[in-house]
Order: sequence, then structure tokens, then C-alpha cells
Amino acid sequence: MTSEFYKKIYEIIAQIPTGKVATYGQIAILAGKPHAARAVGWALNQSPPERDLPWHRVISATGRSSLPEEAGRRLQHALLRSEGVQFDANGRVNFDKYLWNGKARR
DNA sequence: AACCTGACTTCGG
DNA sequence: TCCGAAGCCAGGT
Repeated sequence: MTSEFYKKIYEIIAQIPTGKVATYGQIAILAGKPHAARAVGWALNQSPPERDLPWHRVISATGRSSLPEEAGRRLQHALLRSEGVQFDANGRVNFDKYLWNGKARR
């Protein structure tokens, strides 16, 4: 749990700017493990609320929400929409517009 | 240590 | 475009 890997993932996700989204794979790469996309999802699933992580800005490579439950997907959709991220008719995000470039701000 | 599971990704049909 | 199989990682049993 308290591994450096997790901390790194949390660090990275915390850097995703408002109005942008990132994929699990992208985060895995930035964390130093290009093929640990699934582990990233795991980390998020186990992430403590007190971290105040913008988990909703993390979506699958297909541009859709990967949450297992309908309610969760709706919430994520709503949160992103409130930040200005638009979804197309198929419920997918336009990466050309909203994909995070991976650069930390500040 | 082996096996299963999951907020993933990629490739082929 | 959609579906299924295979590959990868960390955790839990």
C-alpha cells in the first residue's frame, strides 16, 4: 500500500489540471511502469478520500469511463462536465481537446 | 507460492 | 465499430 509506486501515482493524478483528462496507461507511464495501467486503477480504487484526488479526470484509453457501476460513471461524467469537458454522443471524450499533455503545472 | 480479481491496453477478426 | 483473447501489475486469499 504505502509503496512509492502508489505515492507516485497519487502525485501524478494530483497534477492533472482542471478541464483535462488522462488515461490509466498514461499515468502508469509517468509513474515509471508503462504496463501497469491496471495497477493504477487498483490504486485509485483503494485511494483514501483524504487525498482529494481528481480521480474523475482519469479515464480509459477508449475515452470512456471505466467505473464498474453505472452510478459511478454518471458521477464522473457530471464532474468532468462541470469542469468543461464535453462528451460526444457515444459517451467518449475528445482527446484532441481534453487529453492532458502530461506536463505538471507550476 | 499458486491462483484469482480488477476503475487497463492492444491487437485481430 | 464492436467483441474476445492475451499480456501486465499489485493485492488479497
